[in-house]
Amino acid sequence: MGEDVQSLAKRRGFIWQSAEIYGALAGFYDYGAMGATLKRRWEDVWLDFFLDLNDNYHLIDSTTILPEASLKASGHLDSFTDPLVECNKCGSAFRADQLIENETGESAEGLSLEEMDGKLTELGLRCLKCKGGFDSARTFNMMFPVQVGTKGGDVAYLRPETAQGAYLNFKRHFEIMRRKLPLGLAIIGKAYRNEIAPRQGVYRMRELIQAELQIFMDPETFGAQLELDEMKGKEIMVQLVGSRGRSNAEPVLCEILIDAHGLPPFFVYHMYKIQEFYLEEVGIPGDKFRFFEKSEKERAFYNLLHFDIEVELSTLGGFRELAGIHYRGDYDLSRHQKHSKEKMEVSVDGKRLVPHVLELSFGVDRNVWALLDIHFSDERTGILRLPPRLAPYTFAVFPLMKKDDLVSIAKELHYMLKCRFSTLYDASGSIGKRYARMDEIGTPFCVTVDYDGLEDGTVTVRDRDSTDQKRVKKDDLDRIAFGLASGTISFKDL
RNA sequence: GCAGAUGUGAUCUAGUCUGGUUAGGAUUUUGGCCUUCCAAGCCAACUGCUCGGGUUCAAAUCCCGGCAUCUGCACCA
Repeated sequence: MGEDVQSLAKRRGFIWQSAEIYGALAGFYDYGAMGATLKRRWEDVWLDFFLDLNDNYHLIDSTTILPEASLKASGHLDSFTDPLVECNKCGSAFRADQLIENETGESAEGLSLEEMDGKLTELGLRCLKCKGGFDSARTFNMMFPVQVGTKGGDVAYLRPETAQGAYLNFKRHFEIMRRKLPLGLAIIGKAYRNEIAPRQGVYRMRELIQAELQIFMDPETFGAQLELDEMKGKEIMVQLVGSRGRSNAEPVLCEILIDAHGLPPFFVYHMYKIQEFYLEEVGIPGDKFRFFEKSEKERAFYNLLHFDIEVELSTLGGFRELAGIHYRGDYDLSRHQKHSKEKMEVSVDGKRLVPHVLELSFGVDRNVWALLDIHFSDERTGILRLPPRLAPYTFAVFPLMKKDDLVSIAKELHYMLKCRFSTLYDASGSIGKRYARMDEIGTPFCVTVDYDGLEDGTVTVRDRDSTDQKRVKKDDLDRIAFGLASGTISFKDL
């Protein structure tokens, strides 16, 4: 058929540009019926998996609008802003501080806009493209400002990341959860970034959904609190900074990452868990998954360790970042302690410390897109080979033909399955067309009532991935459906 | 944001250069007929020239502008 993922995503109700009928705005997307459900299921799997890592990891929620002071403390007010200069001839935009740094070799951070203008003139810098002159520098902050109250006197911004919600709520939750470390606070929600040039579909959006788990812990004792034995002898796909260019990502034993590369055991343990999440829960093939280490230059200064989690996506032309694991030290809580004057230092087992943060950060929209990209195939019609737990519909029920006796049994089975699973009933078109429709939205199993079944009380169950069918007793369907949906029974063993 | 290319029913596209009947096709969707398991066939129906302005007797077609998409550059704490 040759249809691509994007048109399937639109045609079958997954995702497309927001406000299409008015010509749309770049960087904003809406989810349709299938997409919203798929996203919800991904989030459910994510929550189940990561909150299960520790009894003291919890889901919270926080506001999308934050007061300026909190973003001053987090560093976003100053660092999420770029000083831009534009060429007055060709209009090319450049980072003013980078132009100066490249010329002088000295940091231009902290210079005021006027000082930068002065420096640019002093150094005689011209447009890199056309040698034109520069307009005066102006700041471009990637945060969306929000006017709060009738007079707009309170300056606020849409949050650029969900993480701050966890940091701002740390102290109270530490009390609520009876002063224990580690404490994990997970947030799934919207974040906003005024990207200069959003591109590549949902990969860079101005309004995006993040799923983040902020783990507050004592780096000295955290490792001992984890089931580190689990990762013994296990390998992780990693691309280390040192081997870039020389080789591609390769499987490395967890022990080697710890002993030879000096990564903290708690960090490697969470890498191992993230890999398990992707390979086993979400169904990403092992050869399309890797951790990509960020060098000191590439990562933000407060990140002591930073690996991107990348998946190879054909729609985006290679390995792309879907998530990140960051060891942020005590940067976040220390900053909020300093700016808010609230004490973030805690006392656990007689030891006083400002907890460190291990951040697991996921871009939900990217991950949902990755599901479509990875699981899409056009070998017969379009097929989405989504794992049963993620598929918008788990089952579909069809009468082989639109005849009263078949229809009534099919409807009866549909109502039965619908009570426990997301199930679709369809009697329109040929049976092949109905199977094809289900392939396109990733429904893993179709139940068909036929004439043979009328006589001996059976129905057929059709497997999306193989198109094979098995005949089962109608009375067993409820039990079998549960097994198939939960993965405790495989289709082959029916 | 800059430069270039592109924008036709739900989806994919012909037509645009060289302005001129009811904008053509394929797929999808809906209804009907037929049909005992993988987008079968037949009949019927719905939906379209990205938006705004201009030129012209006449614009999907030419010109200007907006918006969006793609590619390159820049950007991506």
